[in-house]
Amino acid sequence: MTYERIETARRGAERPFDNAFLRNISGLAFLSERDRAAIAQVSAPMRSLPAHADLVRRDDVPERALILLEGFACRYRYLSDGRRQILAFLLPGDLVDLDCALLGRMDHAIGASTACKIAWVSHEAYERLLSEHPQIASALRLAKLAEEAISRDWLVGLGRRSAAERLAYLFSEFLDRLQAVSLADENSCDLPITQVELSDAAGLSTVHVSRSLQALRSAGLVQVASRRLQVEDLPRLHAFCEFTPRQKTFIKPPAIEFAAATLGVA
Amino acid sequence: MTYERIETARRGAERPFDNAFLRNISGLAFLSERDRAAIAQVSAPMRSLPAHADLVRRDDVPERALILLEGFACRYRYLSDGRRQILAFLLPGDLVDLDCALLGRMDHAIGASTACKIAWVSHEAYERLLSEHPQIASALRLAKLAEEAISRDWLVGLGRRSAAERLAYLFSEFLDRLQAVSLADENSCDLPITQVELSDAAGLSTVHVSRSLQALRSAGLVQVASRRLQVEDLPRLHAFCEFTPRQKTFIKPPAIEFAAATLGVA
DNA sequence: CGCTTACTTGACATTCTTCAACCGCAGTGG
DNA sequence: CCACTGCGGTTGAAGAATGTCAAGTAAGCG
Repeated sequence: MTYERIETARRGAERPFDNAFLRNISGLAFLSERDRAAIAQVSAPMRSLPAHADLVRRDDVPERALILLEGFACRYRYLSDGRRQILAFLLPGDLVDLDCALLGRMDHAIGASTACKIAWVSHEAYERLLSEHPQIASALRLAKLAEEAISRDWLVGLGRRSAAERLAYLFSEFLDRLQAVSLADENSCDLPITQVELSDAAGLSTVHVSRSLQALRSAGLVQVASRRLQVEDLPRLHAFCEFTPRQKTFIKPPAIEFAAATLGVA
Repeated sequence: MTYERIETARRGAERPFDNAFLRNISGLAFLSERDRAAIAQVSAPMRSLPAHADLVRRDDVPERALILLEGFACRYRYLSDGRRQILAFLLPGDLVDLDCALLGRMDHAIGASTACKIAWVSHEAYERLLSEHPQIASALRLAKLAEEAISRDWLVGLGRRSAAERLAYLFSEFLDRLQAVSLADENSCDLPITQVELSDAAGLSTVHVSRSLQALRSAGLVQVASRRLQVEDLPRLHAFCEFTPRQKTFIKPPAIEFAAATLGVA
């Protein structure tokens, strides 16, 4: 039995319920049927939000977490003169705990870059999820650590990378993260965000983003058009911006035998 | 009885043991005598390190945490062509948990900017500290959140602030954090790091750091000389870079009566 | 069809970097 | 005691990277 087979079984067609959050968590821990049911339950009350809506505002004292099921969102902050910096992108499958609030109020906002579908998770439901599902708790801890690692990557990029490198890195990150939730194929994915948002993420002006994109394009690295990212040469793209796919750096979940046993597909 | 009085009692002379880590934690939770003893114990095996030594190397799989008791250190990362970005400064009293390693290996290094004194904390001792001392655990969680908030501030700075603003922000941060561990007075503190390090933190060249410092100086905001930072006009410095003192944004520890009861000074 | 929004382009200004020389000081060895 | 050296910092000049302003194009949408 191949690893492929397990993947299929794990994510698979035999199980009716499926969403990006489940796929995300599945990649970080082996889930029991009970875990999967809990995830289904917690992501059931789905809510739609239009683009540009704020999911969480700055200075809020939020008392519930949220799961992003569809669409792109971002953490961002404004300076008083209107300069904006995007701190992180949230992609389908990401969970936003609101621990920040333990310090007081939100020091940044979370906004919908595109139309989104989200599920609110009350504090109690969240605590229950963690305490009754250790595998999920462990997966969420890993996800949190990954988020922090990405944030460190951004720091390096904003401080030390050129405009083109920053964009290349951002694209590599998108592709890598979307692949993890089965929303991208080997070389392309949706990229439903504007150049304004790219520039606020990369700390650049929109004009310079436009020109840098053309540079990447004419270097044969990527095509960005009509809300879609097409990578022309992934190895060269990664080499250009020194990107290391995160999915491959994870400690692989336990042994395959364990997986097979848990899934009953051995 | 005033708050002043409690501060004195809390940090006070009547208690012999004292170090930056204790002072840091004390500001984040009310500690029992037992908590303080545990902190004394864990920070006792002090080790000295020369400047430029690496406390943790990239790609390490560290299995112990460390407490920085004296000196400045920083998290940093190199790109392959030698460009370096400092991700965060570690100041006396800071604890470095090494959760990052849960993801695999360290994605950045931690280096001593100056000569340092540190205490290593084994994984078991760390777990014991957390599980047997809920107040300490809570304080460390707050400290962690504060570290993340600072990292977000840096992201905004690197992406959207000018060179002078970044340096001003960095100085504001140093002063604020050192005040929290009683290592700074109202307007000045030690600043034992070189312009090379300032530039690697701010994402600038050393030459530009030198010039920007002169700009800050001639604007009457700060004096930086002989390893010391002297703020000439704190309100204007904060306004210039939109800095909000973190110490004042914390949720104040519980009620004063509780403090008094715990300390037995009522 | 006419708007609006996203993006592009050109010209020019600003910020920041690079290179190279130089200064001052502290340590070091003769 | 003094020359030598190395490190941290400063300065000037030139150039690269990025920002700003303003006008223009293209596509989606009511």
